[in-house]
Amino acid sequence: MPDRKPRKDAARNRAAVLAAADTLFTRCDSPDDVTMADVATAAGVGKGTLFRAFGDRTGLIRELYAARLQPIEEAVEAGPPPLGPDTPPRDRVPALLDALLCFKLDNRRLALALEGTGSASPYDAGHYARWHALLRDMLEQLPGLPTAGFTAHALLAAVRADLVEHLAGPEGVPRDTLRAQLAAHTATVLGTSVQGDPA
Amino acid sequence: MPDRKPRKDAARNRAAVLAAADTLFTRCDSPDDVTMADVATAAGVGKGTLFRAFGDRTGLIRELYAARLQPIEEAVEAGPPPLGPDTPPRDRVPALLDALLCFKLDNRRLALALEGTGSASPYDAGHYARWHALLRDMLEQLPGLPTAGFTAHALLAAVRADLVEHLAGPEGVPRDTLRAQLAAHTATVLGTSVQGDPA
DNA sequence: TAGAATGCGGACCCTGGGTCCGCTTCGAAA
DNA sequence: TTTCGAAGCGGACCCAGGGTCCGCATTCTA
Repeated sequence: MPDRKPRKDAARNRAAVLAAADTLFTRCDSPDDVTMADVATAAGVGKGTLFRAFGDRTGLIRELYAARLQPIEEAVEAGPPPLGPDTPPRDRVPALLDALLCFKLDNRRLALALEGTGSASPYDAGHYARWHALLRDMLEQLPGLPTAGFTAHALLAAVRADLVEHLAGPEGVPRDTLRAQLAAHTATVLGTSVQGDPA
Repeated sequence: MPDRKPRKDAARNRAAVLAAADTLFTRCDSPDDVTMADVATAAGVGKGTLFRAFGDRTGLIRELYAARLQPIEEAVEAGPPPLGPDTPPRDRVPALLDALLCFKLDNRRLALALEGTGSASPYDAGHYARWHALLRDMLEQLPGLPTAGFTAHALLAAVRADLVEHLAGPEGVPRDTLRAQLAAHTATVLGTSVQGDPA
């Protein structure tokens, strides 16, 4: 067991930084006008502390993102239908995508910060691999879907933060419209669509 | 007619910069280890010249991208089938997506540079709007596809530069496999798929 | 309560995009 | 061909922001 328990002040500072950063990212217009110095100041902490705790900017953002994502991950892992594991893929796939869409809508700036953070591609983040694997496995259980792996990527691409931002922001598409459109698209891909219904 | 013809040296320098930048972006590992200073040096030109000619980094990249994209745009606008306008949507949609995929494969670094360039979202670039409008119009002519606008976004998202990079690079998916998978996915979305065929 | 280990913080460094301005080059008119 | 204003040049310079460093403070352990 390598790492020992952290000092009390370290834990407190870590929490303070997380809280401050969360607020700043929520309130800002664009994720990159919240600087590391801003976060440090808002948390009442020095830059050194901040970097010691999170390594670099990406590390901080990942941590925030992971914290926000946790409820969904739990719901998927062990929650009730339609997200939980006891759901047939035909229902669970759309539920998962809808959940991800809502997540991006509720955490626009943060998701944008993570996915657009300079050079680090969103595909390197651990959670992407997890969502993709889960989705692929579900798709494989569905009949008539070749290339489940690619399809999973394609579906996830449809809920990427900057696309969502583009639609929900400038284009002004309302939340429920967007959800309906995604649902329709998902249904089309899964072959479960009925006929022209959503907005 | 506002702008007059540029001076000869200006034109020459502009071309030199374009050429140098093109080479650098092609040769580099990651688009953001080619700096503006690098480009200037490689072109045998001062930074001032470079910024005068292109405004900023994004401007330069856009220009490069546009130049590379031109053949495809022409082929789509007035070329022979299956890309040209005299093609039924059922065939033209897959052709367009395939062309875009190949383009990203052939211009990985450049596309990456454009789509991931700091804060500017790829959805603000003019060509995105054009592709989207074209694709939407074609999809609308197809039966049984509600929400053509969203579907168009989703299909374009499936050929985004960083996804393509992720698949073609680290994952090592070969070019033709990727094309086949995209074709299969497109067919699924269009409702023209036959049954499990590609790799 | 002493000592060591851990953590703190903000001055500092460095990279890279973007600006500025005195000098050069161009090209149109004389 | 000479001339002269304008257009363009280039690299020194500026600045923001991410990341580091190290002397000092705090916390844990014996």
